[in-house]
Amino acid sequence: MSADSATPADQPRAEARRAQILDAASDCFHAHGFHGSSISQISKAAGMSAGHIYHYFENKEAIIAAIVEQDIERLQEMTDDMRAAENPLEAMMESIDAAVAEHMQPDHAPLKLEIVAEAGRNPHIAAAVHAADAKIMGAFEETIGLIRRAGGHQDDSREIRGRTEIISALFEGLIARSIRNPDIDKETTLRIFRQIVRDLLQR
Amino acid sequence: MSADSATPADQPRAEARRAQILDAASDCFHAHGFHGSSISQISKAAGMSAGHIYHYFENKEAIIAAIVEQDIERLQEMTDDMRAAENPLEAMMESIDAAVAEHMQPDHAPLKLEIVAEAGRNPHIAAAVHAADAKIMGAFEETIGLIRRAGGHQDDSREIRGRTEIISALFEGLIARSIRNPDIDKETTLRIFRQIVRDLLQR
DNA sequence: TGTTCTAGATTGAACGCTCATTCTATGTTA
DNA sequence: TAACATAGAATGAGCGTTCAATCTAGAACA
Repeated sequence: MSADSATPADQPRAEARRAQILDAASDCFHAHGFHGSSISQISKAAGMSAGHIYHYFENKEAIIAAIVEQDIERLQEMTDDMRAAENPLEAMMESIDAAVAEHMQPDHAPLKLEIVAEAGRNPHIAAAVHAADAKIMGAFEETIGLIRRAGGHQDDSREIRGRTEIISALFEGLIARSIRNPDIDKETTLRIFRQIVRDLLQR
Repeated sequence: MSADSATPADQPRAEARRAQILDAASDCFHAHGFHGSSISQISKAAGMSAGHIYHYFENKEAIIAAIVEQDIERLQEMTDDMRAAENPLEAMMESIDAAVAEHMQPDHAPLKLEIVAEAGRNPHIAAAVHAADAKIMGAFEETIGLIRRAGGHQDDSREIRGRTEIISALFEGLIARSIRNPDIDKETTLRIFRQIVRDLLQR
């Protein structure tokens, strides 16, 4: 096999088939995990032969990497919307709330962590994750910077970056906590979480 | 094979052999991950045949579960030491600092997340992780409660628990961040982190 | 003291299975 | 008809686990 996948000629059809695989893979990965989802499972879910998946993706890793990349556009749009909102701070709080609610669910939480863990193991996935992270964090920094300036703060870029990192860490950490402690008192925990995020944005 | 592993007759020797396996497995899991470490690798690192590992552990999962359990005693001792310190708040800050420094290392970070992710997938590992978490968090809550009371606060148990969850989430989240962003500005990020933790303990 | 026996420790080959990927034959479309 | 899409069997590798054969150590016996 050459270093490149075959180049599909019919672009819209190829994109649609590719998207089919990514949808199916995403479902499988969410349900069973990266290691727990075989190409055979993904092919069944995609309604495509296992061998044919390799027409569109070089290997299994490339599927994960593509899924990671899908997040970029989605989250950049999200931050675009925040900045365009009448009240960007409240828009951000709402978005974070929604994201936390979504990811602290048993069917969503594990994959998020698996992808990170895999990035700590596998250089190809690491490259995709780092690249995506840089873009996503850039978008969040821009948004948080705008919110801070609107609140009259004069932060340097390191302070903005640091605050962005901590908010992001809190988000990831809550996901991990939801798995470690399924009985977590969300009400109290998320109240404190919101207060901290609000302080980081406002004070 | 029966539902139980063979019962070793020579207890001290059996414990030593068991510990040998756990040490070797821990090294392998840290270096290659849970899924990336085969029983064959672990057996070589332990200086024991692959087949014999099953004399001491029911299966591969049981090795992970035993590693998770080792954390309990270690972390409970850690919190014992904090409470016994002349200044428990400062002792806790120091311990958290040390733990963060240790776990935001590339050779330590991924396994922590992998174990959580695996707990989201595998009921046996989930049981071990939940049980360990309950004990460890209990110890931290007790310590944080003591620190809060010494500072003149009257919190209910939910508030203490919530604060403990957030500190823990921050810790786990920083681990994830260290993988997503290897170039993280630790100085600024950890300064903000410490401030937040201190506030949660004191204010 | 030396020998034998027995129970437990240990090895490592074999087993049965699954996996990701390749590749040939066939189908489809323009 | 040619180019591309597609299926699915085959491939080769690796895995976790089992199990029969062998080793070891200590107790019992002469």
